[in-house]
Amino acid sequence: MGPRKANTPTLTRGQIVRAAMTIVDRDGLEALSMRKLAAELGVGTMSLYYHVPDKSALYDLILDASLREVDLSDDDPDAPVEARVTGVAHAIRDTLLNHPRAAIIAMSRSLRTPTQLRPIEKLLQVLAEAGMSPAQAMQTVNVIGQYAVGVTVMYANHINDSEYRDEREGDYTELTPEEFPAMFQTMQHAEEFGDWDADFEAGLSALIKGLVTDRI
Amino acid sequence: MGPRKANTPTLTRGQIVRAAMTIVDRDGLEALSMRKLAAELGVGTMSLYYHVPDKSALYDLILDASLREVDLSDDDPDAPVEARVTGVAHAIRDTLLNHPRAAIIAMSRSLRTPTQLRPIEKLLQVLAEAGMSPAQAMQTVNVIGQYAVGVTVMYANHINDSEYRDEREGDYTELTPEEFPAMFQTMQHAEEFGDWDADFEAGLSALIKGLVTDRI
DNA sequence: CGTATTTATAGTACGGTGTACGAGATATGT
DNA sequence: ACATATCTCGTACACCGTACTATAAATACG
Repeated sequence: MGPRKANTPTLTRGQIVRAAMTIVDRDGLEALSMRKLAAELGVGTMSLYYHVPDKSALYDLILDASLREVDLSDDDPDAPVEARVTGVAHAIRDTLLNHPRAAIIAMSRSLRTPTQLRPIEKLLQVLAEAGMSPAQAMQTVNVIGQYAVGVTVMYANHINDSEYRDEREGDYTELTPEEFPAMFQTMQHAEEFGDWDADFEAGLSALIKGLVTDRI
Repeated sequence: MGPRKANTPTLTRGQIVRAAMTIVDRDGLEALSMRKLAAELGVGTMSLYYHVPDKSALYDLILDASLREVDLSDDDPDAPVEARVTGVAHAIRDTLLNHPRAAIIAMSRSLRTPTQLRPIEKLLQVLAEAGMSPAQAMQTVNVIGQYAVGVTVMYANHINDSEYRDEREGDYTELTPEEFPAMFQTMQHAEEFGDWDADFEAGLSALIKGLVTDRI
């Protein structure tokens, strides 16, 4: 095919990003290529480059689209600080887990766009309203934000990794009880844990207690 | 060139991994290719495949080599639990920051090899000696381990990202004070924070307080 | 000693990647 | 009408991981 139409953009940035997320959700992040993306849209590969400068920018757009889904609407300004902070942290986690294969993008680039920074702004507002000093508020937001993103991304990758590794061999352990006594001892209670959500919750409330409640 | 020698391995797994880490530390993880790695060693590309099954395995080996540097030696069995846990967490962080460009590997694959699991075993031992139940110990280890790795990797990537983005344009902010009042308010105290080490410390002690001290 | 086997290195080739460049077509402005 | 801006896309290049195969040197064995 040659040139087709012009000036009536049949192809938009939004469509490109949406198709990209479809591919990432379906086949994984490493399966996303400009060629496959163009094919998914029924369009020439190089047409994408009119709307997106390069693949790195595409990653940013995917992250942006993910974080745009963060739902901060059910925040109650009259609720206690702890509950409000918990709500934002959960919103971040839920959103990232909505697109687990894309979550890793949040780790490899620093947050820049308004959409990406909105949850942070929200946290700062909540802490400011609770009377926390700017320096302490910033530290609290950094720690809790990084905790929420970091731990959730590790969980998302754990899910992906498990799926992938289940269809391979399961020979991954050559651990000896002599070298790893505590692990073997602990593994006998394996039914009692492995709940990542509960673990996240436990860490989150410890952080909020130490960084928010104990600092007024 | 064709085949040269045999049975006197001039090329070893260790040399390959060492050269790979040299490249990663110098040029970044994305600059690591089998071809460049072979060139760095003055060797044919396909020779690498006799010692390493594929590139994914190479990543695992790099992670392994990184984590092998974790120094658990100055752990004092008579120190209070909190100090011992803090020590392990810091050892993990220091090691990851020793090879910041490689740190992201720790996020994308789950820990499997003995070397990778040794810090975890150490934490389990410390908590067991402190009388914590297996289920609670496992949760504590998960949370603190994921916190240490996740937050540190985000820091490492922030460093990389900053260096890279400084030589580009700095136009990255189009934030309006109307939309982001708390951020603008907070930014006026920018000198008082930005200390990632202090932030890490604050979060870590909050976690230890809530997950260890408060649970005996 | 001769010969078979194992160990190790490496060249070639295939199918994939991101994207620079430029050619072409359509719609819009004058 | 024509010039210009907008938009699409084919070709080509350099690079990637690695399957397959050929080759040589060291070793094992008769």
